[in-house]
Amino acid sequence: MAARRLPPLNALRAFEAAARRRSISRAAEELGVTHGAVSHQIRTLEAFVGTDLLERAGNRFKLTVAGEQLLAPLSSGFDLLATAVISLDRPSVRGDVTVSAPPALTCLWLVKTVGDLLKQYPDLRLHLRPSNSPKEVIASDVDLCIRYGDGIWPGRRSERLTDSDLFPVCRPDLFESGDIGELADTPLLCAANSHEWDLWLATVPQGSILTGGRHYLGNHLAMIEAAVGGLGLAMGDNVTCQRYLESGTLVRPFPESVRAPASFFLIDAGDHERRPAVTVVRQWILESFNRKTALAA
Amino acid sequence: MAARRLPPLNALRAFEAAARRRSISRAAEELGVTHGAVSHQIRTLEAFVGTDLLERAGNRFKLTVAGEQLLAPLSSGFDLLATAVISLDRPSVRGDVTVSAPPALTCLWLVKTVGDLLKQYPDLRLHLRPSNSPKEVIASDVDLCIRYGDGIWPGRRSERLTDSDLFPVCRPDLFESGDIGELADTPLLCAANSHEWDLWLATVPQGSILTGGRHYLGNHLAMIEAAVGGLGLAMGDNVTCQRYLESGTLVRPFPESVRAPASFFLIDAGDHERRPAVTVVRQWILESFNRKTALAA
DNA sequence: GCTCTACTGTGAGGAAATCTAACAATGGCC
DNA sequence: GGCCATTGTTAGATTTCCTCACAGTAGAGC
Repeated sequence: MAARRLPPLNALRAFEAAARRRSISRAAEELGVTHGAVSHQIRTLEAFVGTDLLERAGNRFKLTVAGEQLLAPLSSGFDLLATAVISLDRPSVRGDVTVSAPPALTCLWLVKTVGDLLKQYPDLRLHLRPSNSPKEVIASDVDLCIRYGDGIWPGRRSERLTDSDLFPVCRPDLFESGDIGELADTPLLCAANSHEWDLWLATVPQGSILTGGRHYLGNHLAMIEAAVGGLGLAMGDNVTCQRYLESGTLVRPFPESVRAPASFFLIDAGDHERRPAVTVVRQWILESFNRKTALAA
Repeated sequence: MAARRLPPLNALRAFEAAARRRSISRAAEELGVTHGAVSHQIRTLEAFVGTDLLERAGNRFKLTVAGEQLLAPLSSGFDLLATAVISLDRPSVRGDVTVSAPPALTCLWLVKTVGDLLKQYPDLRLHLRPSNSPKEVIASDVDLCIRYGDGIWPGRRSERLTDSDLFPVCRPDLFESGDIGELADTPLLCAANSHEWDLWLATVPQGSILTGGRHYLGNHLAMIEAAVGGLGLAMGDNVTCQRYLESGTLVRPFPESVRAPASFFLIDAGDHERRPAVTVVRQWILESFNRKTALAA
């Protein structure tokens, strides 16, 4: 086969994502960069091919004829590349990995996203422990730990997964009118030993209309599930509520969010060179969060 | 379509080229970078996929099973991308462009490679002027000039196309034995007013066995064609002889080459913003030589 | 009309990926 | 053994890419 003159690949990828999502911003989100980066890349590609690919009209765009021509083959091309790499036979990674994570994160996020991981590594055996116990952070039978905190766990390696943004959530039928007045008497659902509601109410003036009483649930998970059950307004966050918001099971009546003082961290001993299974799971958790779309403003 | 997680594209491209050419060095050549760069990229890719792709054995390599698996789909994928971009409908560029270049370069290289250019821009009308005249460098009816020299043409913009390496060439039937002794009495073909043979003979001791007489041809082109005609040994170079060497019409009895004191340069006035046709041809010539392109200003 | 919000565009400067250069190591070939 | 072509490796230079901060535009709601 003859030498090929390939155009700038990253520019192609940026254009493909933008054209496919019909949005620069959403493409940027998908690629994990800012919209400026995507915009620059598309300009680069246009300069390279010598044609406009987007027909810009103020704050949005359409594809030009040339852009339309490019989209389909580019998508198939990138699909081929992605599939080739994903379906690569890797040396089978087998073994047991124990992950301890807060119950809400375990049940609402972890169990719903391990599917892809196990598809690629069918010989992994995962042990998920829903727990907030500080003892597990240094337990010898726990390989990886996710905890909500300040990132300081002496003697352990820790990596921030994401910032945590707090905002009220409830079942859509409690908020049918789209008017927050409807929520005035709705009970506030609180997790035990948590001051998230107080933080949010102290920061967001619009919250003053919420004059309903409070229910106390055992933990964050129970609080969220109570909201799904329609018991009232829970204080959700961008990680544990992501799925429910995407599926429409929960909604956000207030656009205002508050950056939580703590974050989720992935903690481990940093000494599993001999445990590829652990490394693989750790890597996968880290990557899952890098690609996550920030829901909160 | 769902968000795709794409591996590092440049690493994929490097691997694909190396796997296809079965050589890191040749891949590097194809991509226009050093072999070190390709080696790095492949390492990166291997780290990303978590598997060895090359089975290295000292100074060469074989593909691993995983590497074999990757090659075919990657090649098709990149083909799709390349084809998509190439067959893009561009705004038709039409117009006349006059290119003045040394006769040898015109006849032996230029005319054989404009095909691709005209395929993409069928409305271009090229005027090729085989000439070495210094007057044409500043002639107003010449848009682009290729000249052999030191790069200094006052009042013009010039860009180096490539270094020039000199080496003897001849028809393969003069050198059937593979023994340079066979060439002892073969005439040396010289271009008028050129000291290329003297330079080479002064630098390469092995040349001392060449004791044949000299024929003087009018210019470089005539000298090369005389070699094709079997008249003797010509002093060729990596640009004008490239095609003949690839096709086997000419061979290089001596591996030794000498870097010529001058190079080929592309010279123009740098003021054709209103002449897209000129910009396109200039760009294409530069890219053919694997030169970076400072977007025509 | 105005304001607010959600987009995209752009330039400068910094971060990160990529490349080069120079040298080391390997193995085939004479 | 020496020679040569190849690949690997490292540090440092270079280019590319991205972010940030701000600007401009259009639509929605008032």
